[in-house]
Amino acid sequence: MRVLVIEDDATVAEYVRKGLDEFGYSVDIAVDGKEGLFLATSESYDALIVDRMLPEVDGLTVVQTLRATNTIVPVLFLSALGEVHDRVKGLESGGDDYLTKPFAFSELKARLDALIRRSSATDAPVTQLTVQDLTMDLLSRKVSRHGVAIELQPREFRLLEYLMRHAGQVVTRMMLLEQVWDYHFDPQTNIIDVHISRLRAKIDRDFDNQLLVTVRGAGYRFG
Amino acid sequence: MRVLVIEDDATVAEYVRKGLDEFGYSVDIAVDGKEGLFLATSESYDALIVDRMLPEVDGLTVVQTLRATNTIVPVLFLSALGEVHDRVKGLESGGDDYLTKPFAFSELKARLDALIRRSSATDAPVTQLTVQDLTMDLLSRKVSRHGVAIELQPREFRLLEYLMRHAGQVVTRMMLLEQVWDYHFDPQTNIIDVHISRLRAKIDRDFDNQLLVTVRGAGYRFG
DNA sequence: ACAGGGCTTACGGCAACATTACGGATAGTT
DNA sequence: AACTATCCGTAATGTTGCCGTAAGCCCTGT
Repeated sequence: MRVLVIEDDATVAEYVRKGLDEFGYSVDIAVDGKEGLFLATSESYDALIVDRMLPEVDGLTVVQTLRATNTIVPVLFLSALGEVHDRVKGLESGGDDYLTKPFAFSELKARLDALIRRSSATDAPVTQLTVQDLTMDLLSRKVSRHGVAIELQPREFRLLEYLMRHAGQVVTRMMLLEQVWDYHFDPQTNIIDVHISRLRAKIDRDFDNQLLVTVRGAGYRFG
Repeated sequence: MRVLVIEDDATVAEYVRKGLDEFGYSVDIAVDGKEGLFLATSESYDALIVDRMLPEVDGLTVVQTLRATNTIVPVLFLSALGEVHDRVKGLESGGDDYLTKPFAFSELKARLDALIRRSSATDAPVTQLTVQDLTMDLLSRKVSRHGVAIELQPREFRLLEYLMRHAGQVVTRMMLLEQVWDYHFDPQTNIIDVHISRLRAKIDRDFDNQLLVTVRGAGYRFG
């Protein structure tokens, strides 16, 4: 889950970032409205946490601008302005929720989760494979491990997809030849070894626990 | 807009009903959790306003039951229980917002509107597509990147529209042939390559970051 | 130690992709 | 009908980079 915090008070921003980090959120911080707008439009976030009073462009304007350009990302206002008319104004500007400072982190997280839960309930489910900290998105054909993007060649992608779909079970060389290469005979070469090696270099080399394990005499097991 | 208020306090319920009535909402009232559950499942509402403490079945249980049966109607809790852990509990039970009594009607309405706005945002009629700094207006058929107008041929326009509607995901050549050319067979020519090249010359050539990326062996990805 | 299976690296061929030029088709104008 | 301009598909040519082959090394079990 990616969240953008637009907040000029570094203490608050860092407090939120740390807290959400512990729950596995990936948090970016923008220190003014201009930067916030830029990030919100150029990157893709699951939710925005926006302060009302910001340098350059104020929070209300940021959200109004986003809504005017059909950006439907959920927005939670976080502001010291806590009067009823302030809250109403924030919600009417396109905000989805409004929390007043000072706030309890647990409530912030609960409200944020409620927002994300709702917006992801409506979106189309993305076809995505996950094994431990490795994820593969079949639609965008993007692979990442522990948040780090990994570039794969077509054949490597097919190979990894097959391995992930059969995670936990031993996959024989024969199965790979048939399903990944469409070979229905033994090519008498070490083509599989080569591609396994290349795949390992990309997904396992820089990490501690190895996902792709050799089962000597049988094949490979993933995860 | 139809709203169901589940509230045993007749004064509060009537207050809410009257207020929303003035803004053209159609409001039903349930006086206990059992009746509320029955109405919420048998009728179809745009949002629910739920008291936490109710006779028969309490508010939390009502919402949990609804969520367990895949009912995704937006829920706003309205309760005298205003501690942080009460609010967190309400949101975690599947509520989308939580307002504490006593409350200002203007805030209730603003929060309710925000909820309904979001849940109906899915089928918003899009007249303008935006991916990063590239925008396409479908009505005027105008395209511009970073404020610079770009002239496109009809086929190029269709191609770009399809790519933008599927931004972030890999679009295969077959998808393009079917959806942009209405070909349902393989023309055995490089017609797609040619148009991709022409499109690139217009939207990517003069800019730093390339929007239209080749995914070798698979197709193209936009943005 | 030895044998057999597995791993890694380098390299050349070739398929996939990119670019450009050309000609046919269509529509609008005189 | 002839002329013109525009758009689009075909084909030729250039370029890139993926993948299969093979050679040599390493690891493991007997």
